[in-house]
Amino acid sequence: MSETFPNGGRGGAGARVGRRATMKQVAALAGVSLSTVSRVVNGDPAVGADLAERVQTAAAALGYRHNVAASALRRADGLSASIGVIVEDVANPFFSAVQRGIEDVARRRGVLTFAGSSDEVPERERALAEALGSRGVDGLIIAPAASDQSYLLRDRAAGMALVFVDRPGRFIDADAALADNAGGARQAVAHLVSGGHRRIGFLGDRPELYTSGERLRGYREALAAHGLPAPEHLIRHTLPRAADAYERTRDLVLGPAPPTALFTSQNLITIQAAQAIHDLGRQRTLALVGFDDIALAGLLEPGLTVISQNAAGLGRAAADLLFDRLDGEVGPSRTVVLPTTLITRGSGELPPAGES
Amino acid sequence: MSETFPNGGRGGAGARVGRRATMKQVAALAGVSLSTVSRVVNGDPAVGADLAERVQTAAAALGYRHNVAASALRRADGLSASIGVIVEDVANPFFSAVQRGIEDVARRRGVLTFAGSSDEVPERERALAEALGSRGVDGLIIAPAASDQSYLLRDRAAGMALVFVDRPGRFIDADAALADNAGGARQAVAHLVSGGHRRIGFLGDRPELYTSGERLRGYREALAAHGLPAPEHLIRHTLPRAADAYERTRDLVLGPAPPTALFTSQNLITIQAAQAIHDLGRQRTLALVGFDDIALAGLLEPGLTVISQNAAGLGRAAADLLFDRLDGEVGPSRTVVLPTTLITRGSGELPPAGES
DNA sequence: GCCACCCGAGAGAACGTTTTCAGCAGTGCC
DNA sequence: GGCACTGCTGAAAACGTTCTCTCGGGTGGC
Repeated sequence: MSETFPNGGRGGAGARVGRRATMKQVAALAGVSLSTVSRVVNGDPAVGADLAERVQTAAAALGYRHNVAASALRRADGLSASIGVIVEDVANPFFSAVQRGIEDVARRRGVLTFAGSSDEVPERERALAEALGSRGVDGLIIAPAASDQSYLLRDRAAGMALVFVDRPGRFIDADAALADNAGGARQAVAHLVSGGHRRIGFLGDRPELYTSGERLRGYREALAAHGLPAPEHLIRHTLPRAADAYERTRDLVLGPAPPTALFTSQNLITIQAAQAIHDLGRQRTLALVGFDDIALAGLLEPGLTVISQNAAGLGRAAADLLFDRLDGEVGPSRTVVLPTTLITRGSGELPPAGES
Repeated sequence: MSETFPNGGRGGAGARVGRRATMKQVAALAGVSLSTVSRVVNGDPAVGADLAERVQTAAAALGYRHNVAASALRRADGLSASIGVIVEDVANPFFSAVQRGIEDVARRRGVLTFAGSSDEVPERERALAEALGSRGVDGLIIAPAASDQSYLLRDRAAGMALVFVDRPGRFIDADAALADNAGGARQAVAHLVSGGHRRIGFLGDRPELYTSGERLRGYREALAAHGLPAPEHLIRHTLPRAADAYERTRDLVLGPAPPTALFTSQNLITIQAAQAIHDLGRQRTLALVGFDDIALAGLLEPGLTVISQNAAGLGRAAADLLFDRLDGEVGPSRTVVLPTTLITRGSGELPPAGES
């Protein structure tokens, strides 16, 4: 499979069967000029009430539908009333909530949203972004893979607004909406330390990934703040997409000098780790705090303690930043940081066990 | 907030700052004609190697990006290499998996995906669909709200391919990709009956909603097949979006002649019901089978028994149907039904209790 | 050596809009 | 009655692209 979107690749070989009614046809039926139809469609009050009426009924009779692409092509501002969203995976509950937050803001403006998944593959991210640029989106909200987003400079120079969400872009200065990753991680670790834990394991994504790096930093900072050395042998990184978090958890728990508590720094990792701990029968003896909330977390026994981030809020914040730019905001780039909250449900409050 | 997308509403008031390089500029720089640039960009082999080379470098130098909208406007087939997806809520794990399945198929063809949430509001669904039509999408995949989709006839007549997913459309005949809802429900109820249950409650969405109605039908059929009367006092319908499933569950469990088992017919309802059962301390005495799988379901105690439907597979099937049509398939409308599978994890295998 | 043909390239119309410009009727003013 | 102005409408150019035509030159056949 190619990673490229060949400049507007065709969807298929078939030709469209019928064509839509055009303004020209509406004009002919209403007995007015093309210009008048355009004015009516765009709500220009300068056109007489009787003519407007005639045009409206003619349009309805023909089933006329405005052609936004042609409109954007000619219009002075060139806006297409659509934006693009690129996240790691639209099926990841965190990102789908972000997407929904963006959509909610966009809908109020009559703006439609393209959505795409990069799967953390830089080439795919870039192919998606360029395909979106080719579609003439007014703006792009992107959760970048660890890499380089300078290829977007060209599109921004062409007037495309750009906002990063969840992670800042690299080699390009732009607005961003982020969670307080390091702060949340500090909160998690401080909570475990205050519960008496001294050997706290860390399970994270690749550290090059911004969020993962920040959460690791918060983990180290919190330990240092409490005068604890970071237990390097208890810090593990999983493959992208958390595929092997289950095995990494077993490694840690069954290895030498095992942790009494675990901090898992991403939702899919938390799920895998919880499964592994459960399968080892250690869910009541090994403390666990995860980053990002998960459905059903409150129903586990014990309940899953998490650092919750406001995913939909991140999406809305990113969209607000984007539309501010489209509204003409020209100041320096801004970064919005949303706070995280600790939700205690039991798993993070287990006391240290097995201090043999 | 208006439910309408005013024909291509503007994203904002700001004008685009710069403009993109055009084929004309590339042609001028390369010293060739506009036609030649177009040919090179579209990979027409009829152009000489040396000229093609010149054009390529000129395009790269100017940072040229193909304008798909203008291209689609002129092209004979009029295809824009983009499709639309409308579901109830992109943040619902079921629908986000469907969306991802669609995206995976579309990406292989270089087709981009618009995504929108209807929230089961017919006016919003229609506004979204019409906005997508205005954007000139080649096709539309839609999980319709209980209503009437005949307004789409006009767009299909204009060449837009149309496929329903999860639920068939109404008052319009089109391809559809559905799960075996009734069969899955029969499977769930038969499983409970074979476990000795006789009073099985049903918790579902509004019965006008296709999936909910089908699952209710399967529930009734399975009971009838085992010679059991349908306990009407144990059949409850929640508000849209499962907002009050928690209370409905309590009503049932605490009411007269309470069920010994519950069949919850949608993922959000299952989550709410599980929470309510848990809060009542009945998770080990009241059997539960849910429709649609849920993350962490295996970690509950007991694990959550579910009827799993292949959400990503539904999306892929719908997308396959759509692209078949775009490839010229003209036969009568087809419906693909995907099977469901029972996943036993404990909650559905609890014996009847409290037979006082 | 001539004709038919093909191949590569350019000129220009078209796609469905918006927008600028011009026109034309009516109105108020002197 | 002439003038400037206003309010409404139409004609035509432009947006960036594709596609049909045309044309020039080379090639092969006889």
